Amino acid sequence: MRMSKSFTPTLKEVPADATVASHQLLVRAGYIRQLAAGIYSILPLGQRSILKITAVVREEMNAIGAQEFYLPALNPREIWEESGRWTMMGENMFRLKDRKGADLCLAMTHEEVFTVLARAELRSYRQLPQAWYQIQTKFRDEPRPKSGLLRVRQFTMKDSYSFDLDRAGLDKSFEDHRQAYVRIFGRCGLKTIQVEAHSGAMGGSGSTEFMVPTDAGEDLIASCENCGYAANTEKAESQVDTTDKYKAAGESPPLEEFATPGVLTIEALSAKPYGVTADQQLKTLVYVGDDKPVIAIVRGDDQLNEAKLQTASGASVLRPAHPDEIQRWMGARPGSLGGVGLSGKGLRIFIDRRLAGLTGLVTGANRDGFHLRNVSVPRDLSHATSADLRMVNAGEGCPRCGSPLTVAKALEVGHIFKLGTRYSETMGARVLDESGKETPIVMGSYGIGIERILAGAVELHHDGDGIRMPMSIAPLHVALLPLQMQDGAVRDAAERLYRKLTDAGVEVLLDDRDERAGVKFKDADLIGLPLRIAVGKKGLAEGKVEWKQRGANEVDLIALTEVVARAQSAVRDGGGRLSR
RNA sequence: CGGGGCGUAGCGCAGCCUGGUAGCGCGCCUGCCUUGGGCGCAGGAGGUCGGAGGUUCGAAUCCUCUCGCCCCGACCA
Repeated sequence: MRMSKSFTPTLKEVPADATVASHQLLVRAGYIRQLAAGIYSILPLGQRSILKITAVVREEMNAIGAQEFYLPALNPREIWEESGRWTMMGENMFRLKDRKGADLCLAMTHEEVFTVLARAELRSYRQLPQAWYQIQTKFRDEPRPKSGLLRVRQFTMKDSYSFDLDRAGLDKSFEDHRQAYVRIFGRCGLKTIQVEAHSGAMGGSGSTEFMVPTDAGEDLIASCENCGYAANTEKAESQVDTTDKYKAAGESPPLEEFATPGVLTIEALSAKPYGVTADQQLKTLVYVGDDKPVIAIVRGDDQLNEAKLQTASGASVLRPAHPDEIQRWMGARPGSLGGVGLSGKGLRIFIDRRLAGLTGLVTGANRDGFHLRNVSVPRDLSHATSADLRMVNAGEGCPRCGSPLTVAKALEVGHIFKLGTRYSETMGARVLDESGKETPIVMGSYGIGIERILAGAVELHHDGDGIRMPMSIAPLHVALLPLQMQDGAVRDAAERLYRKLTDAGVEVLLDDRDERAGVKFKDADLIGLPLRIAVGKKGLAEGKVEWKQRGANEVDLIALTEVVARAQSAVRDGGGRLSR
């Protein structure tokens, strides 16, 4: 590839709207350009990297016996109605109508379409197991696209689906995918950790996320260095103190209402005249789960974890209640809410399990400007269901071994689900088993965000000068820089090297522009190809060129005759592939 | 959806408060010069100031509405 004839628009300045490193660098290095919020054009350098990534993905998927498909992104409403997700997906799904007025959507994922194929064609257990995948564009109308390629509305996903006769088969398919994912991310230069995850709108019994630890990520993961426990904080548990710290001496005193005019927050109630510490208070939050009120109670200094409330309540769609809904159901405004006295009103109430058995607590009275003291959970909140609702914090005890947990930000690059029969039952995908009995197919679903691999690699591999692409997914292997274009010998030597390297299967970006050496060095560093070969007058006089690895500090002078062999082995050693 | 910020040349920005002929840097084009870390000099092209309406003799600037983008939160497979 010749720089002089390529579209590689590099930028000297940082784009104003880019905040994370991968976004800034991918734009500056000419890999991507933004078209609209969360919608990006992939430029030639970006596309070359994407193709490298998808090649790795294909190899590893094929290696576990998965077969590649290509399914429609444009879906009819009907199949999404069948699975129940036409409404469940809510605002996050792009919807449109055709000329006849029929409803269509842009697929966010492909359980429905693959299940339609499976139910139409899979009839016998003899046809199982199957593993099907595709690499395809997904559309999600994210409420808030951000961070360049990290959170977008249109992106490429490798999604695969397994079809098995029983749970044991699913376990095997799931494990195959886990191993394939470990290889894929490893080969792409990503360090990932596997964490237990919340299954969300996918349904199913369990899921594992593959996370790249980086501050650019949006997820929080809790992990234990001692025993290896790791979970997304949407799901993570911890060991916390549950002693009955505020228990009154002797008999439990009766509930007592007291006036708290203008007190609407935990902090206000813990301040001056009241002095009720946050850990003595109950925080009461009102949600709407599948159009019904759901009330959650956690300790005043704890944070409600909405994913956990969703799990506990079994709701498929959960949102905070509006102020008027709260007023209607609770009889008071936020700030004076409580769970006491709500039994028999048809409200579903959940209380965090750390509060079980505690007494001497304070909560809102469901009367504006009043709170209750002497609250006893076993006595006054027995109508509430105990569940794990709270967000874990760093330093709390690992649920397995008790060692302190670490909490860190991470980027989700893959997610594998055991779906079970969630889709095969609702959509009627069944096979006959050995005994001739109809049984729903047991499914799994497995996703990888392709552009996120690219962005994640840049987050992990860059420095002040630009990107440091891993060999395996770099757009090309070598930046070849003739430093003095006005010198015929330099030009000729570079051209000969370009030809020889290319013939040897090494992918070369020849910077044959009539630019000064400094410009070429800067652009090469920015673009981040793993190898740099500089051809200069001085070295050439001795038959030598400069060899430098992008990340290295030292520069080697090597003989022209060594270049090809050395480049070939560097490509191989770096996990790359020669192109012929 | 709540809060904040920003839309002025391809990119990054100033000008707006206090209305009066639209500017700077980078990039781009031409010439000279230079030639190993984003050279130097000279000349040049390029803007309906996001859009609509209003106030005014006059609007990038003031007012109203609207669209878009970014950040924080909420939300999120």
